[in-house]
Amino acid sequence: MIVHLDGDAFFASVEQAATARLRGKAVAVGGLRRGIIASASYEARRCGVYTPMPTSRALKVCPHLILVPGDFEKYEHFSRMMFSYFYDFTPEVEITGIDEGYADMGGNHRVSAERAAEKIRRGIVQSLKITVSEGVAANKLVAQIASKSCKPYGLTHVAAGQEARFLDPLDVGWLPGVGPKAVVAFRQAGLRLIGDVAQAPHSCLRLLVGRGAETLSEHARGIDLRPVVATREAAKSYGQQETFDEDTVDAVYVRRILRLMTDRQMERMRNDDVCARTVSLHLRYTDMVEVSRSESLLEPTRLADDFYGVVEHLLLRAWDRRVRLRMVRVAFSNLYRGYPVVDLFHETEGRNKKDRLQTLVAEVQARYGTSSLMRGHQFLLNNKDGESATD
DNA sequence: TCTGGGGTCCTAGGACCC
DNA sequence: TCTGGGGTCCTAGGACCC
Repeated sequence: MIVHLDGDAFFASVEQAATARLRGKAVAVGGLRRGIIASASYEARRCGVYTPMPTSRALKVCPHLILVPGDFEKYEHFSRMMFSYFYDFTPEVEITGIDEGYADMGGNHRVSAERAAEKIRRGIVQSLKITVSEGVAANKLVAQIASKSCKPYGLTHVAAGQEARFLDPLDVGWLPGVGPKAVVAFRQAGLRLIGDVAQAPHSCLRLLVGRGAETLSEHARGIDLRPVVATREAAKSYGQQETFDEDTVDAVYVRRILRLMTDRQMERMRNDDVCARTVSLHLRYTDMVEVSRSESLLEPTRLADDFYGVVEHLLLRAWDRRVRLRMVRVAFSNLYRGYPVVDLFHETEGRNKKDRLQTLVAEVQARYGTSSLMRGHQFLLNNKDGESATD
């Protein structure tokens, strides 16, 4: 059996646990200036505050709301403590977010999954002063929906074979991947409940969600073929965005911000030993209209210098309205593990090319191993003629 | 002073190749 | 006076998740 654990109003609850005077009060974590509510305590929710509501509106509907800026180090600390309770029962743990994760209790014969979940729940509330909700079911999908359906501080066990009884009466919006837009489309197609989707012909679902029809139908029938505990996959992109304090027309300022963002992302990529070939730039105008432009280089790199010019060119191409900008985002994708040999070659010292090449080959093998070299560069190591290939 | 920041995945059209 | 069919890559946009 799988246990899905989900922190209740996590950020706000952590703030209340850490600061006694916030307990029992309407508390929200969110941006003070032009931000949104990232998490609202249940007291705040009773007052009409929800995520992701603009902070300014939250203060209008709930004037006594206590607004707290986010402290992610604190949340990560609580997160680690929270998940440590899983490991008392099983090493088979998959953490899917700062406040939620799965544990496979299948290998534990001393205690049932339900008993384990109950102990975890009580242990967390006693030691951390935050509550969590848990779902226990035969697969991840049902466990996840179960935990969300019993918030706050709930525990729902869906026995094997009872999946349809549990899922059928729920609104389609409970299914992961079915958001507000899809809910409207489903309703127009006469599908309101998960049970309706479970019965719908695949041809009908295909019109609504395309290639996802098969999986969606399985999910609606309580079937989830995903592996119980997956190892975390490597990131597919690195990005950063910033909403300005004031909307701006100052291109010099925007370019400076973009340079700083590029620098920061290159640093992250260096730490993870990856390079990117594609950079994309997203703009949000004052009127919330968004545009994006992207460009791929011939070779992956993590040299900020290689990207500055491209990013500035993308800015010129994307910013084609005479309208103030609200937000910019830069993201790097098409990631490759390792480092381009060509760039290392430029940095390698030696009397002549051949000398530099030999030094480089030895260094690369020592530092990265042949297997970590990127596609398209391995010939450099294997081919005696490699020297000419670097020209 | 309406509307954050970090991501993933899918689609659709066009270029290009065989 | 007609014009296939498969594939990949690139780009722009959008839905969705936490």
